[in-house]
Parts: sequence; structure tokens; C-alpha cells
Amino acid sequence: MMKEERHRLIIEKLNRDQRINLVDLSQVLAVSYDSIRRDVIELEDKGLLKKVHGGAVVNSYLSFKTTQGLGIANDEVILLTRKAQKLFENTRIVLMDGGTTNFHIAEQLPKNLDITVITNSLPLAMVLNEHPKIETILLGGTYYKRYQITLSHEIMRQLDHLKVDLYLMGCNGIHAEAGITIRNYEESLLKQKMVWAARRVAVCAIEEKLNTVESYKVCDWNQVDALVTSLKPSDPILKSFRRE
Amino acid sequence: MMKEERHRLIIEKLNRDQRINLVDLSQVLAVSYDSIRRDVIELEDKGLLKKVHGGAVVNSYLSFKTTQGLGIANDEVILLTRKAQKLFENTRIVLMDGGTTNFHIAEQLPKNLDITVITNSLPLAMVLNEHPKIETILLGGTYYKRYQITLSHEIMRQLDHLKVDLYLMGCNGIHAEAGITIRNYEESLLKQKMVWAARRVAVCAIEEKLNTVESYKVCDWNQVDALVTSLKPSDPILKSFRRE
DNA sequence: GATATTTTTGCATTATTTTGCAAAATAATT
DNA sequence: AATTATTTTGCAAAATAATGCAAAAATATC
Repeated sequence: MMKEERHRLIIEKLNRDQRINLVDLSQVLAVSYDSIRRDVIELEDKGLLKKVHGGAVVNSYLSFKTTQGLGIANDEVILLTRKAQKLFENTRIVLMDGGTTNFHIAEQLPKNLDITVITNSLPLAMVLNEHPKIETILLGGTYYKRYQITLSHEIMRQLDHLKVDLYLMGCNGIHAEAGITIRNYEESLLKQKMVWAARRVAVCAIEEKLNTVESYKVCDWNQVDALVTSLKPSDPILKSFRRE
Repeated sequence: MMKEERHRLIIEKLNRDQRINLVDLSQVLAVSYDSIRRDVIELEDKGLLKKVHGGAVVNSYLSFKTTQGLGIANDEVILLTRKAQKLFENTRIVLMDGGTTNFHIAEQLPKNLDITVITNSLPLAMVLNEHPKIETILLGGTYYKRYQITLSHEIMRQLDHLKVDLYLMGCNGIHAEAGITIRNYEESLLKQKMVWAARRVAVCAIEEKLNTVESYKVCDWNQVDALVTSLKPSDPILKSFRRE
């Protein structure tokens, strides 16, 4: 039996029973305990289940559905979140705003990472419940249900007094000429301020955002210090973004 | 049976019965008394219940983790939330803090209610996603994962400039002599400020909170303008709370 | 089609976690 | 004060997890 097929069966059984047991599974699927264990590790990496001693349980077993509307990470996003982890090295205070990409990056941060995350995204703050060592600070303001973030003048004022090591920016469009653009005016103002408050700015984006332009500009491309994508650095799509 | 599965069953039973007994549980789940006791300790660490001599009771700050995924509020809470709706008549701006009771009240508000809710509770803000006409303002600050609320000096300052029509206060203990009390010091300071910022203060509480006292005092009983419980107004338990 | 390369698998060994037990300490009850 | 119930603590056995390694299988390359 092939690995992919086992993965499918494991997820199916998990959805039926809410939990699975590794020993049972290895017998039912007639492969070694180790293979099942490795399958479960892979599925956990993809965020499809939560491994526990003796088996696995569905991801939201005892946790609030923060993923409401945020969807399950696909392979491209998983690769992206993996690569993004390097940004957190030698970093103490990180600013992260909304968006699915940032959400998944936060979700996959190492459980013992000891940093401070400042955010205006409610789902992002809540997903960090599972990371006991991360200190989370939530920026207050009017709550925008659609994007599940807060926005306010108050935040602008708070950012005046802040200098963070890294700003992980979510965005809609990235273009070498047009710079970073998004779809919401209010949010673009906030992001400008966040760029200002950060020593280093990073953008993590899936392929479809590259070389696209949206309505409101946040900053120029040269104000971004790092771009993380799922592509190989040599990919021709990235050509226009190369500097020097 | 796996540990995680027991945890789920314990929380489920706790939500049904309001309290559980360790000896019974160890028989029902067919594991040793010690294992159950250790389970309960772990669940208490997660803030999902409160351990008492010989068993455990629901934690009023029971994170919505549980209520969301694992079944629904019980009859007492449903009756309470029904009655609480009346508080929102002729009200434009409401301050609501954390706690399951407030969460359920917010969840059950009429879909077309047109008010502004100011809160420091993330689950409460998110549950209002389903109420398109309610404007939500989130108070920012350090995020307390355990209670899923924010706390900060910043909030105190913001409340200085605020006068709301109604403050719906969550609490742990209500007593005619000792007043309103809770278990967390920082939070008690915030609640004091919220009382100050409100023209009218209401407390919604399940029966077990009546006539109990916790560590930190928020205010005197006579500072509370309305008490909503699942009991009939004539119930003898409410005798000491009667005024006039 | 044969060979090299990578991926997957099962096994053995070594940690780690979980579990149940029993003695001692503490709290509740009469 | 005596009795009973519950909690705490340390410990050893059992179950499970992690790791490194080599054989087998699948895939790519020539």
C-alpha cells in the first residue's frame, strides 16, 4: 500500500472517530508501527491532525476554531511556512498582521520559541495559545469582521513608541515597480506605519501574488528586506525582484 | 484508552453535570484513580476546569475552546442568556468582558441588533462576526492566553475617555456583604475601571456563583444595578441580594 | 535494460512518557 | 481526637517515541 493512500485512509478514519491509535492502525493497514508513526508526523506537519502519545486526534480537539474561514494549508503554503521560520532567528520582537499566510506561519512556529509577537489579527493571537513561551500583544481598535483584524488611530499612536526587530507583512500584490499593494485603504495606512516601526521588513507570499498590483500602495519594493516564496531562488518568476 | 480521549470525556461529562467525582470517573473510564487525578490536574493547568477536594467543577472562565467544539451550553446558561437580552433595550454602547456567560450572551444576541460592543475578550469579539450590525471595538494589550482576554495600562487610559450605557460584568463570586470578587488581581483593577466608565452595571451569573467570595474585590454589591440569574426573582437564595 | 539515486520501510536500540501502586502527608468529617 | 477520605510523593513496570541503520522499493538517468 502506498503512502499517499495510507494518508488518505488515516485522515478518513480520524474524521470518523475523532481519534486514532497507532497500534490499531498499523494492524488494520498492515504496515509497521514505524510507518504509521511517520505518516502521522507528516500529516501533523501539514497541520491536518495533532499527534498525541499513542495516536493522534483531530486538530481542534480541545481548541476554539480559530481557523474559521482561514482554510487548511496546502502544500505550497506549507513549504512557504517552513522557509519562513528562518526569519525568526535572532529575533525578539515581531510585528505580524493579518492574512492566511501569516496565520499559518504563526501556527507552525516551534512550540518552544521564546519571542514577543505584536499583532492586530485575532485569529493569529488565538492560534498562539498553543505556544506557551510566546508573549502576545494585541493591538486594539475597531474590529473588522471581514478580515478579523483591528484598525484604529490608536494603533498608529502606539506604534510611534515602538521599534521591532521584524515586521512580517501580509499583502495582496507584490511588484518590483509598483511595490507592495493591498485592497484596503485604511489597512494600507497602518501597514505603512508598521514598516516605519520595524528594523527589518519581510514579505511571505504565495506565487499568485507575485507580479500583481492592487489598489493601495504600502511601500516600495526596495523597502522590503526579505521575500519568502515557495519558489526556488533561481526561478525566472523572481527575476524582476532580484537586486544589485 | 488514550489520555487525550479521557480528557475529552472528562470535559464533556463536566459540561453535562457541572461537577465530577474522581472515584466515579475512574470506574466509568476504567483507569486508575491516579490517572484520572493527573488528567484533572492537567486540565486545570489548561484552565479548563477547577479542581476541588475529591473532584472538579466547571471553571467559569472555561475557555471557549470547549464550549465551541464540545457541545452546547446547558439549560441554566440558556435560560440566563434569554433573560439577559432585556438588558440591551435602549442601549447603544455596551462594555463586555470575558467569561463563558458573557460569551454565550453575545452569541445569542439578535442578529439585527444595532449596538456597539467594547470588549477585551477575543472569543467574544470573534463570535460577533455573525452579527453584521454590531460594531465591535477591541481593547488592546497583553494577551492572556488562559482567559483569552487582553489586559494593559493602555486600556485603563482608554477607558478614561469613555462613558458607556451598560457594563456587562463577568465575575467569579457575588456576595451581598463582600460584593463582586474575582480570582485575578490585574483583572480586578480593570473591572473597577470598567465599573467607573459605565452608567449602568449588570452582572449575569449562574447559581453557583451566588453567595461565594473569591480573592480580589471589584466593587460593592450596591454598585451593581442589575443581577440576572436563572432563578425566579422570588427564590430564597436571592434574599440577601434584595434591596429597597 | 541496466545502473545509479532517492525514497520508503522495518528493525534494533535508546530515550521519554504514561501508568498504577503504596507509603506518607494532608484535609475533611464525625 | 479519632476516623475516613483525599492528596502528594517516589518508584518501577509498561507503553510509546525517537534515532540510526540497512534492506527493499520506487524513481530517475544513462
